[in-house]
Amino acid sequence: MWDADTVTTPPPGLRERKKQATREALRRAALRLAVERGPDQVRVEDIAEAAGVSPRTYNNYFASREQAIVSAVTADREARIAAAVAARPAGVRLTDAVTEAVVEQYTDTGERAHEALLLITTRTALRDAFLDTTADIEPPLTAVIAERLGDAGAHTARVLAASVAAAVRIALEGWLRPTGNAGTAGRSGAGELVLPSGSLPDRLRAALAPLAPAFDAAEQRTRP
Amino acid sequence: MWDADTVTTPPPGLRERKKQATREALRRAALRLAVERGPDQVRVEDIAEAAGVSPRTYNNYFASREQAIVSAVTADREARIAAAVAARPAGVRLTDAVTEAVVEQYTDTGERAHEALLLITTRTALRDAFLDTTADIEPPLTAVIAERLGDAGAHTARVLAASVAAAVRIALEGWLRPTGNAGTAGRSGAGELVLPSGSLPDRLRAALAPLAPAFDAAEQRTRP
DNA sequence: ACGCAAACTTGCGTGCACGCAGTTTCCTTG
DNA sequence: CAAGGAAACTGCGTGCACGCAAGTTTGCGT
Repeated sequence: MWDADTVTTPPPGLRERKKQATREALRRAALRLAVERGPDQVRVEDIAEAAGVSPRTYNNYFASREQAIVSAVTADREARIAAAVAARPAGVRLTDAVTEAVVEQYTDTGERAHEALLLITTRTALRDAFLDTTADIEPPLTAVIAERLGDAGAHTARVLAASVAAAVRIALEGWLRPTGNAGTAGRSGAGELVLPSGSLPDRLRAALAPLAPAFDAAEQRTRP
Repeated sequence: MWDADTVTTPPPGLRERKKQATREALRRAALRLAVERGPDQVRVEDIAEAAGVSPRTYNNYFASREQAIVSAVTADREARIAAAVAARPAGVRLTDAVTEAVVEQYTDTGERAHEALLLITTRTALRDAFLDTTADIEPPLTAVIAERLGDAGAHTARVLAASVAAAVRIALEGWLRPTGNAGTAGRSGAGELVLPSGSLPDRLRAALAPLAPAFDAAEQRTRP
């Protein structure tokens, strides 16, 4: 039996590789077509054809048309965030490890991805699909946080990971929406311009900051 | 001008009342038909017909077939939770106010609703729709929390509310899934039986507990 | 009291998600 | 190495979400 050191390294297997190749082909086809013709002029049938599979197969891989386009940008961000957290030395505060890992993985999105982001912002359906990908970081984050907290804090880890995902989503929402803040606060009355239009890293840090006390408390409970 | 005491009391307006009546009719029709024939034997067309509107109108009110059925159970839970929080005296810890309000509103679901919950648990599509309703509590919660924290903690309130929603969702997920815990922890190794099968209130409190330090810190920052 | 503008409803058409069953491809066990 | 079995791809059919462009109702201003 192979070494079970890392989580995601079973024997590659020819079958699985073809599967990932197909997935990647769909990603690329979806993004390329969306850029070429505009997002609304791309049907699932077109993407499938460009990737060389049947339309039916397409949504064995993606649940919606938008997911394929967006996944070309998000790729395997979840795994990278989890790895980035695990890579931090065990001495640093868990809060800082998570925050820095998130900021790091959301800012270096690459030059090409930034081009695609402009495309995404133009269509609300794509924006929503993009925002939904923040939920994907939850399981890997749960795993690495649980590792630091020990088995006693298993479901604490789950809650913290979900909270991080929620905070990231909020940061992204605000970032993607320079104008038009609809129905958020109840009756805050006067000022609504809490953050004029900060950069993405700033927004991420600001959104994660309120969770720091919860992380600290959870972390200290494991080392009295 | 009318009294602007509570958040949701603009002038009723005859137009709005008919709208709510239609919504309620759809809710009831959806639930009744789902109970009578089983959830899978109910088409949108049937619900619309039973409520006396066209199928097209149906999804001006509900985005999916499942939402109509589920909303008969969830009703206006969001508003009730927010009201329950606001009703607590200003002296108690914000954490406790929120936790108790959530527990209160999720446990007294009523006798009839419990019958419907059994129906919901039988179909994963309905379960998912039910879990998605937890996101609805986020905006009202943001409002009441922001009210306590003052305008300085506006986006802190947003993050906390989202975290609460996430925690509630986790609690409900675990509660609705007595068996079969799929792909949550990374490699926690031995014990996975963190909570054998606690009651819903217990699960809610357990899920919200890790957030308490964050609430306390935010609250204290407003009163030095 | 009357008409106007906005909002709600409706029919129609298109594209899509997904279950089902048959076929092909790959991995594993004897 | 061969056969069994599982997983993935595919065609087909059904129901649904949603944009668009009328038609209809409600409520308000003059």
